[in-house]
Amino acid sequence: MTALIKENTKLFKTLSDPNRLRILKMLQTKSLCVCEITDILNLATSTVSKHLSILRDTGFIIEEKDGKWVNYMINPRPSDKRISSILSTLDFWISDDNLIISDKQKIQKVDRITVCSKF
Amino acid sequence: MTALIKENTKLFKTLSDPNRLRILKMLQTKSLCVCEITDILNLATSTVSKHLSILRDTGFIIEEKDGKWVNYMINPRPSDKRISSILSTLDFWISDDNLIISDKQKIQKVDRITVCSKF
DNA sequence: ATTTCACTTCGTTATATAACGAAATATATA
DNA sequence: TATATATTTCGTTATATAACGAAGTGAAAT
Repeated sequence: MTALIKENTKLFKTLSDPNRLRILKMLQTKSLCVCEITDILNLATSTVSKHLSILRDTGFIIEEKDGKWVNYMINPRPSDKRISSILSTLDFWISDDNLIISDKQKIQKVDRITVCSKF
Repeated sequence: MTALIKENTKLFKTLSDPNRLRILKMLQTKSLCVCEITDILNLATSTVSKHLSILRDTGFIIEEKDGKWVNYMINPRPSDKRISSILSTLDFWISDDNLIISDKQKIQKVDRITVCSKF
């Protein structure tokens, strides 16, 4: 199997996981750090970190260091036109269900200081 | 995890396999039976049959019985608008590589009687 | 300097998927 | 009716992926 055809599947593999779709939808509402996403998805930190690295490697999201936090956000200028296309029409590809709607509601309330630290 | 978010991933899971992408590309050139696809992909018949059932279940392709053969073809009227969208812009999503180009060349030459039967 | 905190990486385990050959099914031919 | 052919289904095995906790990394606070 040549390299290019696998490269073609990479985009779709990235979109094949429910939690990654949820993350994409969440980040379209608001930039978030790892612990905020972890809190909403209710997964281990390491699991979320892995999902984020996959989304980043494929080009869907970018990261920005902010002190001890790492903020993840939708990639504003993807080099792959397919990624741009998916991102600008995400609601077409991923229809909202109750879970995604409740994710959005949680994002409004989520507070980095409360969720992530013990101050 | 609710049912709908998994339904959302189903489309992408189907597109996540190199051999299924090759099959889709092939069927856009020409309707083919299982043994013709098997010959080109160089896989076991049962494996190809399984890939075809996944593509059919997701709505990308349809089948048509023709005596002892089963012809598979691109679904001309998918009920899911996302499937229609992918199918009508397949070259945008899946760029041709050498493997896909050579698949197309093989399709021109492939002959059901020669490939599939021992007459 | 040391500790704390947010995150990543590593190693392991459980589950999902792809592949195969054998058996079952369905259709056509002898 | 019996046999051959095309395909599907089943059972198994190998590989890929997702999840976890523990260990490691780097920045901020003490």
